[in-house]
Amino acid sequence: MSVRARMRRFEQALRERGLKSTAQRDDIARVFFGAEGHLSVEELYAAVRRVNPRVGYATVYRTLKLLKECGLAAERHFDDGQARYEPVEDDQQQHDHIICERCGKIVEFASQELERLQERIGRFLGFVVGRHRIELYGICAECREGRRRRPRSEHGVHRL
Amino acid sequence: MSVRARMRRFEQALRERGLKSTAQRDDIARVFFGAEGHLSVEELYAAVRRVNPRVGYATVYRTLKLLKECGLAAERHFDDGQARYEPVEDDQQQHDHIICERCGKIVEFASQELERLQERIGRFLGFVVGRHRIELYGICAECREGRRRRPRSEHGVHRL
DNA sequence: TGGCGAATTGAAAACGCTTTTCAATTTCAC
DNA sequence: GTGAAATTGAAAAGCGTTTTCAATTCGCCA
Repeated sequence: MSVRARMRRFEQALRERGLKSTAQRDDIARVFFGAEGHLSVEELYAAVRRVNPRVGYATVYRTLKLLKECGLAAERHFDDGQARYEPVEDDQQQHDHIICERCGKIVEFASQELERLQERIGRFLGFVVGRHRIELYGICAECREGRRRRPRSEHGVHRL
Repeated sequence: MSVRARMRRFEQALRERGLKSTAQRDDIARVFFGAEGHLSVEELYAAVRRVNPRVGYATVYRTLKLLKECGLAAERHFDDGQARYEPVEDDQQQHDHIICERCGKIVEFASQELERLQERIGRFLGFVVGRHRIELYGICAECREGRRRRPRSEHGVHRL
């Protein structure tokens, strides 16, 4: 989905809630939708500042909370102690993450087999499983070969 | 492993590091080893206080950090925003958790199939996977049937 | 187009959990 | 026992996040 389309979704969500459309909100949302996923608040704040230096930290937090409530952003808590956010594709199935502990690269994957297995384990233990958190931590190929130091987060979900 | 045996391990670890043995440290470690797993700092602090009201919060934090470094405690971060700690059995394989979102019950499980699958996914994506974090969230049988409100954390790892 | 009440904003304060500081106390090798 | 070094509790600081509050902005209605 394009940034444009997401912005329309956002504006619509605001209207539905009786909220106002402001320059700050729009700028934050636009930068967020335009960036590739897994941004920390700090990173988003810095990126938004480049576009509009008048936005404050609090507004970034508030807007992310809003985007989350609208279902346009997903909040993730990896092991680095700060929340990260990714834009949600509406056709996007649930997915998980594998993270390189050397360079910080985050790769998304979705495994049907993993879904099934998790479901089965839950049922065996008497649970009805709703959501899960699955994170694998390791070293990526590039880092093992000493090729790159800080690659960008790879984009898109690998379907397995 | 008994509380006694764990205490011996702890004392030994202290000696190896040239650290001193104190009443506070011993009390905290003993209570920790004696409790069933997944205690928050707050819970451990309260339990230790019942035994020895002279211990401070900071010392509980410091001792948990120490136990972690000695490999006698594992730190977990579930979705409730505070760290939880469990005693480590030395024969204990890596295990994962399933958590009831209604009553907070935490059940441990270890699935070979899950291990294998995770390993396979990692390799496919070019990673060498070291550790992982797998948490399933759902509703447990008791809660679904409205039987109990706040059961204790079930003890022991379910091997699947 | 202007006016007005309500929503929104930025800065700073508050928050919750955790770590650090520091002076006072305790441990332990001699 | 003695003294240097480690440890302690209380309080302060840290860190990411949320809330407060006065000032600004939005957008409905005249």
